[in-house]
Amino acid sequence: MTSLGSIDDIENSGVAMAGIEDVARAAGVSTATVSRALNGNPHVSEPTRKRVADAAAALGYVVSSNASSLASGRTKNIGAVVPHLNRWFFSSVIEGAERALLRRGYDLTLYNLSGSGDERRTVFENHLLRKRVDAVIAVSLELTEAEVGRLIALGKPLVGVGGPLPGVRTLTIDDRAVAKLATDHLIALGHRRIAHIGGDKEFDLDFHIPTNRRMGYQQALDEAGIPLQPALFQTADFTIAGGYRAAKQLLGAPRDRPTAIFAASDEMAIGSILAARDLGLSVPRDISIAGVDDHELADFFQLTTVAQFPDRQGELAVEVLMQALEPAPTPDALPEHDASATIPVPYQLVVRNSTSRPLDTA
Amino acid sequence: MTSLGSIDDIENSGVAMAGIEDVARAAGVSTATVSRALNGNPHVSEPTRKRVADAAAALGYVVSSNASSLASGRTKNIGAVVPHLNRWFFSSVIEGAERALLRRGYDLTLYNLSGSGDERRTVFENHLLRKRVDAVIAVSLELTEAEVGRLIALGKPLVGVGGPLPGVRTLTIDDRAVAKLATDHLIALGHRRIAHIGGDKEFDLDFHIPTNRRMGYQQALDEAGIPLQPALFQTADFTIAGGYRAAKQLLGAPRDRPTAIFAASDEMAIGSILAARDLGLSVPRDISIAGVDDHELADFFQLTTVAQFPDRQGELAVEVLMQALEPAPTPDALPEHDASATIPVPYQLVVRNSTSRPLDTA
DNA sequence: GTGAAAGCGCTAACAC
DNA sequence: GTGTTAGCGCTTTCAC
Repeated sequence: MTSLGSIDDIENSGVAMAGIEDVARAAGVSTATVSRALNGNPHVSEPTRKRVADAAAALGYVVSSNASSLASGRTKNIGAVVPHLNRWFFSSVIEGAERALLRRGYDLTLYNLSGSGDERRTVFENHLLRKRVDAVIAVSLELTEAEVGRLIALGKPLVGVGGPLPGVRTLTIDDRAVAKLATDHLIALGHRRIAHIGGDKEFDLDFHIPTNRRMGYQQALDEAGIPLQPALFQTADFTIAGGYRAAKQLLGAPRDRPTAIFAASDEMAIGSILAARDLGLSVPRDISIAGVDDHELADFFQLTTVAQFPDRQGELAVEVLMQALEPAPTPDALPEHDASATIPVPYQLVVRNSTSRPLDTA
Repeated sequence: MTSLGSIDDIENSGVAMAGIEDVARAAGVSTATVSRALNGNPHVSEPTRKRVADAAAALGYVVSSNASSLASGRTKNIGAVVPHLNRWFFSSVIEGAERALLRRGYDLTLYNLSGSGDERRTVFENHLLRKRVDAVIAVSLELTEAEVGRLIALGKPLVGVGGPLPGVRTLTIDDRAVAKLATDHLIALGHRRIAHIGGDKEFDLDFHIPTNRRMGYQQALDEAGIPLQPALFQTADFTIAGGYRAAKQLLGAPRDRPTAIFAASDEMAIGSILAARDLGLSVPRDISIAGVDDHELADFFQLTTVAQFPDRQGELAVEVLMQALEPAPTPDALPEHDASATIPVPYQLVVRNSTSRPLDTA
């Protein structure tokens, strides 16, 4: 089983793994020069660089990241903490971040910080805080001030995605503006009885996302001179099942049924579509429904939504970190932000077939 | 920003990070003993062990994983390669593996090997193959023989999840048995016209999953003496949208419509349910539908399915690796398997409301 | 049961 | 532009 006789063996001819000294010998230079050449240090002549690169390739040399990290203090590894993995938003952010990191030769190690007890502390102390990662990306995770402070004291750059962290740069959509946009879309279509399905207060993964989206919704109504009606507000847990239940409440009312629903997430919006169907209502003829996310199922359900781009957010988070980790030659690559600012990320209204003019407006 | 005045400061009183020497001094022992005590080496007296542990705790000492790895050759980090992250199966496996690893003090570094070109090679050569990971978990990913061979030659344990890898221990459900079970369930209910939605041949992430499930389906029909009808077979891409389209084909037929559908995944089964509804058919009255997975949406759609437990599969994969990485005191902790065997994992029929007796049988 | 000391394989001063 | 060399912070023989 040791040799499968593949073409790869050619590169792997030596019995033991080649070290930097083997490369140095083969290239006729010192180990210092090998290190410099391979790390893109500018003070190496082009011919030397090439000789080293060739020798390294011929020997199948790859640096030992441990030795390198130990000597340099950099691990080329970043930690990502998430509260869950199998939800669309989180896994998309991680996918985007991972892609961006790989491109730069970094690794991504994943920490699922769901348990908030001892386990969380262990991860924090033993993994994140120490020499395993150069920086951390916190996805929709509320870190305590103490946690943030220790990371910063250790000089580890930290960036948040999906919600503001105290004193930390965070990438997030403007939840309020997003909600207002969706609601405005409904208002512009002629709707006046617009319900809202927000997030449960106890939904602890987020920051003030439910509140902010509700405020955007209210603001849109305000500006249109539409009075707020408590009966048109429900909360759920951001899932399809939750949205389904909430929408049943909203749509089952015998009178003064809303003509439109703005759900704070696509999954809840999809639940609403299914609830409407089960009640014999046609979407969008009897009821218009809009969400937020552009979830992978949004297209299938022809859902009008405000898209956010979590994978792009993950990539952006990496760019922010790289700015701190590897000061660019041109320091104005990205516009500078406050160390503790919220960095807005793009969003976009995607109109599909779940919204239209209300019937009684015709 | 350096001090947030939290209680954590108590533990972190020193300005610089405590090293093993600080602990040694505080405990009045040598660094060698500190190392031994902290790593559970049996040749340390109980009092000494306690003094060291206390000193370490008081100083907030945590080993530098790089230094430790460099000296010991073990990284306490395992690599997980996946073709995608934001699909239920993959993210669940990773979540399970991550949980099991954390418990043992290991990290999980994630590699998205979707690009199959140069990027893939880079990941392989520069990350997986070298001193960054002690072992690797390959989730539903077809590694080439050369790739597998090199990993093994380097002594890195490798375990697959979700599909057989050449010469590698792999955890996977018995796809054929699972499909047969689902189909048998339908047959037992009295169905004879049972359609199957399988996976596209081009669906390259898998191994022979579509084929194996189809064979299980056929075998069940065979044994029941039900002739196979090509018209009752469709393929799709394992998604809701794909299942929807395939089911429309199956159910739109003006005559000889199937009374049941066995879809090779829950997502396709859910798509089928939605297609049936759109065609005015009632599930399960007019059409019974069964899937495979027990996807998070299965319960909401009241889908009868054969559950597999991907998070458990991830945990199991970790256990298999640990057996190789950290030979247990009692070597019979887990039943021994062939180094290259397929390890079957549990599955279970979950009957909900999407299946019932066919109408014309009553 | 414990200590002394030799590396692990690199990188980064510092020379030249 | 390149070489010499001193560590990085641990683990692990080898003594005792």
